[in-house]
Amino acid sequence: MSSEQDTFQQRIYHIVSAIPYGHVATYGEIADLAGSVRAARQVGGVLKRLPKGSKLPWHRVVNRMGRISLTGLDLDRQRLALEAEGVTVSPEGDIDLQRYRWQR
DNA sequence: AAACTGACTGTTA
DNA sequence: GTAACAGCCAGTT
Repeated sequence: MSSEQDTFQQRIYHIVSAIPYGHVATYGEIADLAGSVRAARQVGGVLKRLPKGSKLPWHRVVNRMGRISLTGLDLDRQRLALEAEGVTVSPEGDIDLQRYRWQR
């Protein structure tokens, strides 16, 4: 039998890694898929503490308004990562959810 | 073990 | 459309 534990964090890793290239998902949506519809904040918490060098596409996660929740340099990094895969992002971090959202 | 934190969200004004 | 508030809950101290 498997030794893996079914932690919230691991489910988040799994779900975020499944967001397709060039698309985005919201914190709430990921929390929902992870089985905790009210834990959107925790999704951010998990992503914030990602191990250095993680390959997880954390930049594909935005808030429900279709806006990057990070600020300053972090916002710039996320915007650049998204634009690099073809997602248009305004200077303030706004993204067209209708167009790029995963799981419409 | 208890308190604190916050990459969120829905409601209300 | 924006702003303030409160509830939320896994992770960290």
